[in-house]
Amino acid sequence: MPKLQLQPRKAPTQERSQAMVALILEAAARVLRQESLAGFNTNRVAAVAGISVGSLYQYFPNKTALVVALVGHAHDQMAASLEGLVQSLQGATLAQSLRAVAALAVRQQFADPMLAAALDHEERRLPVQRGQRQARARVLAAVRKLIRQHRAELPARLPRSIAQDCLVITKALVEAEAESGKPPPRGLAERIARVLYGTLAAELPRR
Amino acid sequence: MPKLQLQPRKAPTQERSQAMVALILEAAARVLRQESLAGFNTNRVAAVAGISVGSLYQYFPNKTALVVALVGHAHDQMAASLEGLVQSLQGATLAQSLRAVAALAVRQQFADPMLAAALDHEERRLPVQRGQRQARARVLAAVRKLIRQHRAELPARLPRSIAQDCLVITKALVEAEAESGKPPPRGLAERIARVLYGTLAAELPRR
Amino acid sequence: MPKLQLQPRKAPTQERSQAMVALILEAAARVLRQESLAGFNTNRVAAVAGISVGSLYQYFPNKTALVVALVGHAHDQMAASLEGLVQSLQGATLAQSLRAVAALAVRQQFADPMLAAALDHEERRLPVQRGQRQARARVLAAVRKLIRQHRAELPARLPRSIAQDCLVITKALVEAEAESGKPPPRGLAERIARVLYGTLAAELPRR
Amino acid sequence: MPKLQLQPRKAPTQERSQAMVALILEAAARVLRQESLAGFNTNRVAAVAGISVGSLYQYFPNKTALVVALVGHAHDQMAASLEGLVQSLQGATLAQSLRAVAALAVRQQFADPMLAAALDHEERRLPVQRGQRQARARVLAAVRKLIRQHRAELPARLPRSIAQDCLVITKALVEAEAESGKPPPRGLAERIARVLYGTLAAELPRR
DNA sequence: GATGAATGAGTTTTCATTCAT
DNA sequence: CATGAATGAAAACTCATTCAT
Repeated sequence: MPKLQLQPRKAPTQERSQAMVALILEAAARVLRQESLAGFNTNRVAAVAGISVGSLYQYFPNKTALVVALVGHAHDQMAASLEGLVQSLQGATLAQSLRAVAALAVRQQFADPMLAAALDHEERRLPVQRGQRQARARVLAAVRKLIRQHRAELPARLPRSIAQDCLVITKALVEAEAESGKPPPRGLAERIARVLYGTLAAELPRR
Repeated sequence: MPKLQLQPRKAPTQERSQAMVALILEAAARVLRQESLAGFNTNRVAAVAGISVGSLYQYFPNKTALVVALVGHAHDQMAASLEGLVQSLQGATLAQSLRAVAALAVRQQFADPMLAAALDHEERRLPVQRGQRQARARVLAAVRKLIRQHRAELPARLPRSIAQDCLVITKALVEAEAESGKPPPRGLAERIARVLYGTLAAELPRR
Repeated sequence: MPKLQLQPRKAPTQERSQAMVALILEAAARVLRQESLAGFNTNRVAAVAGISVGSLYQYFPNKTALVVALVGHAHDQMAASLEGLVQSLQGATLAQSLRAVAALAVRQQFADPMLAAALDHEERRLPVQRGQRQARARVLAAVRKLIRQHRAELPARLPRSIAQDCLVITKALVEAEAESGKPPPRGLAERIARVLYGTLAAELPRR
Repeated sequence: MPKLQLQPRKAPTQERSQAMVALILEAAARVLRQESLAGFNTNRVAAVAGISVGSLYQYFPNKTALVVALVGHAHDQMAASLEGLVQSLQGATLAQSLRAVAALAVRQQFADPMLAAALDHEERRLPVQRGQRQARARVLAAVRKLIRQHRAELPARLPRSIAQDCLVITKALVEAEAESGKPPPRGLAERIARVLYGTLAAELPRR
């Protein structure tokens, strides 16, 4: 029983549509942020957006599609930020780069902790979408680029999954801290950078 | 309107009660394992347990309490396994110990991927419970013990949160792999051990 | 996308259940009778039955199942009446028998025209159910029995579908008249009996 | 709250209007034919017609009016075909005529079974419309004409409703067969002709 | 204590109809 | 006149929780 249609119903080519989609996503984010997943239902989102449910369904064929769009949006943003950052880190040392990346991750998550957590949560239950995969690929590529820039200092043989692992680790550490609801502790980015450095540079003894 | 009451309604002092609670938790686990979160509702759990919903509510004041207990149970088990393992790793090298711990984590999660994923999912939404905290503390203590056993080979100054971070990282890496639904890839435990080693041993350069 | 479950959820073995099922069917019939198909929705039926929707769904897994039960009920009644009638027509002439059968059909339909029409209407859209088929078979058998009792007066070769056709014709003629909303015109049964007689006895010339 | 307005909003006097109405009816028929009653909604019809819903409502005040027009159209066609046929059957025998009429009915219904079934379905729910009555009258007149042409071979006293009954019977027999979804069985028209002959020629014994 | 029938608010989704552009 | 975005009432169905027996 697959929910086939997960793409937004109307390609937001026209101005109106774009604005509407943005409005709905904004409202959805607000609901997720303020009321957490419990109160996240299409009627509520529509109400918060100040439109009717019917209108929401004009743009998203079902609830899942809305969540997919929301997650996709977050991914896109993350990809863009990271690509920009890696670009600007051309001459930097590995340690500096990792600090910068960790700081970015912390900043993103803590900018809107509830929303980030909720999205992260939803992400799991979702069938992986094409758009999502694309954003994910961009993020991975950026990380790989960063690693390549410093391969001289790193072990010759790294696991294939190293970029992926770095992402997973970063996300997990940030989220673990964000869950508490408190602002990020001083030194969090540094701590993460340290782990990433270890993850990249370490050589596990045979015995 | 907060859900105050999350503890089991009756301290399972009497035999009957204990058996009943165990029965229900077992059924809940089975439902989560076989039918995923979608079909996880109190009526279903009661049916699978072969008791009436009313009885279920005799032992758990609400659905959340049931989930809390379930998660607590899983944590307890994890704590017990880990404590046993660390105990048995007295003379081992750090690398060997980390490999063993990583292997344990992989084993646990992949032994029952659906259940583990579902529990992990639920865990986030939960207000941290006293019972949980206790199991968590035991796990943390075990990790700290392990670290202490090898402090000679490790940097003098480790972050306060190092044990916690190790746990978070291990969990995240295992889960990321478990999500795919496929059996654990060869070398997963080794990969995790490597990251843990790096996390413990690395020294991030100032610049 | 089939609606698999069309049987009542609980076999009405227990008293309570039986009473409840009867109550719901009664209410459904009343709604169909008084408000026609337009207002026939599960909430309304439940309200008319004086129970909650939830209870309705405890006994019928979905709306279609309810309709199926309703139709089945009507069929069963028809089958029973017809069997009784045919039994009692052992010594009668063919003409008398046809008059009696036609009168029965008229009586049944006009006893509750709205309901009968609504049911008939619904019947078409339904996947043929086992129970239904059984009732239908009983009705057909009764008609065949009647025909057999008079085969001496009838053409040697009748179409295979003759019993079926007689039913279809009778139903159509009664319904056409019932649609008007007026009481059955004098002579309706006689008219139908005449058609049935023709249908059975006629021999269409080659040219 | 009765739906008073069922006539098309604009008498299709102007060319444009006529074309538009035709276009919409065509689209409605296509939807009914290809997607069955489930997908038959005004938005869909408008889309298939390549116009906007608003325009549809310019020509039909509500959905029911559209259906009425559709049914009327089908009736008109039937009336025309039948009139033509009866005209061409001037010298034929009664048996031949009935065979021809039955064959026409079978052909019409099976030419487009989905559409015919859907229309028939809708027809019942409709308050009888003036336009409809007119087409119906034409059909009845044609049948009466046919009967009159052969009154010599028929009983002197036929029921007033004989023409009407013939129509009802024919329709019912064809539909019963069409419901199965299979192509018309060999001999269906012959079977129907036989029934019609019986209906016309039979004399039901007093006793 | 156990039972499980009953409850009903809440959720997703559709679609006839309107009306500003 | 045409457009089609917007509306929102309504309908099917679920499930946590209660309470009479």
